[in-house]
Amino acid sequence: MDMKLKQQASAITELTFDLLRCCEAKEKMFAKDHGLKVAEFRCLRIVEAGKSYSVQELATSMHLSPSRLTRIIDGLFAEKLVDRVQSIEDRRFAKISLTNKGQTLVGKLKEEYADLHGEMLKDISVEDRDKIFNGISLMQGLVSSWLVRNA
Amino acid sequence: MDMKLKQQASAITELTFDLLRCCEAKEKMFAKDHGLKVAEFRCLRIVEAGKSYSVQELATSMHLSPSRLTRIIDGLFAEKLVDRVQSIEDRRFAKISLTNKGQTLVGKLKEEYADLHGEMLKDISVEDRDKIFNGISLMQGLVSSWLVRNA
DNA sequence: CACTATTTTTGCTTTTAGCAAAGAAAATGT
DNA sequence: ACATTTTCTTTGCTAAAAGCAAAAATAGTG
Repeated sequence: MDMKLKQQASAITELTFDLLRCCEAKEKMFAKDHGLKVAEFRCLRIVEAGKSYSVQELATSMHLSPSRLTRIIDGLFAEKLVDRVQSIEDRRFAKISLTNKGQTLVGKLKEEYADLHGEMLKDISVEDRDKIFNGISLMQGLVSSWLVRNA
Repeated sequence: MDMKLKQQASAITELTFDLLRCCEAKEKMFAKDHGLKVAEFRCLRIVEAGKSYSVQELATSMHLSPSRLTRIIDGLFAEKLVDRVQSIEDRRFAKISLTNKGQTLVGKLKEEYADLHGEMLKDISVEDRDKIFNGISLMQGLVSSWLVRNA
């Protein structure tokens, strides 16, 4: 009866793998179309307007090393999309936040990236969209907590 | 009424994005644990024992450039995991196939990668696993055909 | 047989990423 | 109070991932 699990796991492994490749291609296209490096797009996508973040926070949520983040931020800073100031409470910390220019861009980016997905989703039923949401949501939770346990 | 689509698209965009980051981390860990580069693992994962592939076929299904594939295959060839012979019918084509060593490794790889997912999935219900399968399957189809249209 | 098209490879460059050490600041122990 | 340790970020270096443009090799065509 454990057979069922094995079967389902195989099928999900395969599908997730394919989805991953497609989504990476999709991200790459989108970033390029907006004159951004993929890493920059990924980073911008997670910073919210008004909030500020430490390098570590960003590194953790992007699953990258702090040193990698320093470089990504260097790039965004050079394009005046983010500000980088030393925290006054604890001067070891950097406080990364969006500039006005950054906020405008991120707003547009999020909007258009959601539109792109809207385009993909527009021809299927509301129920199917919910199925996608539920399925991916479940999977995301599982992978995420698996990572926490095995890191 | 289009509001609903926009909302769902946003949610799915967000989730897919997070899932992607997690799955990339997962792949990286798995490849490293098996002494492979991520690109090598990804490539091995799609070649089936007994079949042979052109460079282009592999490049297309991995969403990479042919030149990139040449390099990945170089690596696998150096480790004697794949054979590379000129096609006799059309000598421009390469025929890439798994060696015995390659077949053994790929068998183990697929087994263990599915086990890893089995581990993640083992504590949820059969129904939830089906929800994951269905959701990801739908999404994969959408992204995949979107890519075909927009490339 | 010259020209064109296709498939793969090579050389070069860019992007992505991490590690280890250094630098800077805070916390802690004596 | 100050030496030691810890924490956060950056820097220097290296490796891996990936593409582009040109070359090489072969096939197809007028």
